[in-house]
Amino acid sequence: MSVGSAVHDRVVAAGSSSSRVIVHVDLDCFYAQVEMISNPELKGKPLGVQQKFLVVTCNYEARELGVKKLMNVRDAKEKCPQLVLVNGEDLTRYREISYKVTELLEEFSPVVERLGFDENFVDLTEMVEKRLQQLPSDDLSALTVSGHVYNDQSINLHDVLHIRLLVGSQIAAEMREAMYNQLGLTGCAGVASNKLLAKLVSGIFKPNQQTVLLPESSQDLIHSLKHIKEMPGIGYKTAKRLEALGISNVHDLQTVSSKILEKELGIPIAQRIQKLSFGEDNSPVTPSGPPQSFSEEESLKKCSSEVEAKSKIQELLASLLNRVCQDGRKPHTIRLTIRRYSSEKYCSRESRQCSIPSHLIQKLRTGSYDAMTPMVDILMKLFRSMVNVKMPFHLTLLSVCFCNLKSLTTTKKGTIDYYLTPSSSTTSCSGKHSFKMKDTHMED
DNA sequence: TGGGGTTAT
DNA sequence: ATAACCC
Repeated sequence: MSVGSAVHDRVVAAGSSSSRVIVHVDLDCFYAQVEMISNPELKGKPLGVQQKFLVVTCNYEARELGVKKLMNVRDAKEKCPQLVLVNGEDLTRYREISYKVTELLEEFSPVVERLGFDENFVDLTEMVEKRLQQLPSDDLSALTVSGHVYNDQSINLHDVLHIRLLVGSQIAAEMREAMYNQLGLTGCAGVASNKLLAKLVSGIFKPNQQTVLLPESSQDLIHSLKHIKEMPGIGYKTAKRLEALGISNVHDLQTVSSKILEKELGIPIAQRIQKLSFGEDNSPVTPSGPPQSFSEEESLKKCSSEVEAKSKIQELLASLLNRVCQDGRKPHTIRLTIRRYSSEKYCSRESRQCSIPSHLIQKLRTGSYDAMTPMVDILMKLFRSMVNVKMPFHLTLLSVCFCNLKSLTTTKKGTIDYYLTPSSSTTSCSGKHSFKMKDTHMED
C-alpha cells in the first residue's frame, strides 16, 4: 500500500472531505402540540386540527383511535366521535413557534435548514469534531450513545465513524431536551451521515424518540422502504414515471440501467435519484435564514364574481401587510395565484406577478394601511389578466404572495451593502430586521 | 386534500 | 410562469 493511499483513507475517515454528521429533527404532530400548549385542557383528549373539511394533523390519542393525517372530517368523526377539533387555518402561531425551534437549533450550530414548519436539518460535523478534540484523554470508553441505534447494531469504539455519530446522538438528545425545556415541544431526531439517511432514520422510533444510523446498516434502512415513493426527493410525478418503467422498489431503482433512467427523466434527476436509492446524498445542509416569500391563501368552494374575489384578496393582503411590516425587509414583487374549478388537471394553478412600484414599497413599512388600496388595485389588474370577468368563471383558490425580499443590509457572499436614503422615520413595526431602518431606493 | 414553503427549468 | 419537490 502506498503512503498516498493511506493518507487519503485517513482524510476520508476523519471526515474532512466526505463524512458528515447530520441530524434531522422532526416535531411530533406539530400543529396539535401548539394547540395543546395554547389550551392545556385539550391535553389527554383526542385532538384534530382542521383546515376546511380536512383533519390535517392530530395528536397520538386521536391516532390510536384511527384518525389519520389529511383525513376527511366526516370520516374522522365517524371513526372517532369523541374527537375534539380546533381550526388551524390561521398559521400565525405555528409559524412563530416554528421559527423559535429553528432559532434554538441555530444556537447549537448555525447551519440549520428548515423543511416545512416542523422539520429541521442541522450539520453537526464541526460541533462533533470540537467535542472529540476536547475529550480529556482520548478516553473513548466513557462515550455512550443516546437513544436508539438502528437495527440494534453494536457500536465499535475503535471506528471513528461510529464515534462521531455517537457524539451526534448526544447532541441530538441535548437539542430535544432544549426544545422541551424552553418551548415545551417534543419531537424525534435521526442522526446519520447525510440528509436522506438522517431523515429516514428519524422516523424509526416515533413519538419523542431518536435513532442513530451506523454506516453498516444504511442498506437495510433504504431497503426497508416498501416503495420508491417513500424516498424523499421522489415525488408523485417521478414515482408514476418510474412505475411506468416497471421500477417500484429500491432494488429496482438501484439496478435499472442508468442510460434508461437518464432517457426517461433527464440526466440530473436520473443521477440524483439513483444515488438516493443507494442511500447516497451529497446535498449540503443549506441554511434557510429568513423566509424568501410570504404568502397567504384560501381555498374556496366557489368564487365566481369579481367583487367576491376582491374581498377575499383584501383579506389576504391585510394579513400579509402585517407580516411583511414586522419582518422589516421589503418585497419587490407581488404575485396573485388562482386555481380554477376543473375536475381534472390535479392541483393546477395559474399565477401572474409584477414588481411593486417603489413609492408603494416605502408605504409597506409604515404599519398603516396606506398601501392597501393601491395594492388591491394592482392585484385586481393581475386578476383580470388571468380571468375574463365578462365570462362566467369558477375559482377554488386565491393566493397572494410577496417575494423578492430585499434587506436594508444584505450580506451576500461576504460583502455587506448598506442602502441609505435621506427621509426616514421610525415605525410602529418591531421586527427583528427593522431596527433603525432607513428608506432605500434599490434597483428594480 | 390545506396552507403553507423551496428550487429548477 | 410553471412544474416539481417538501411538510
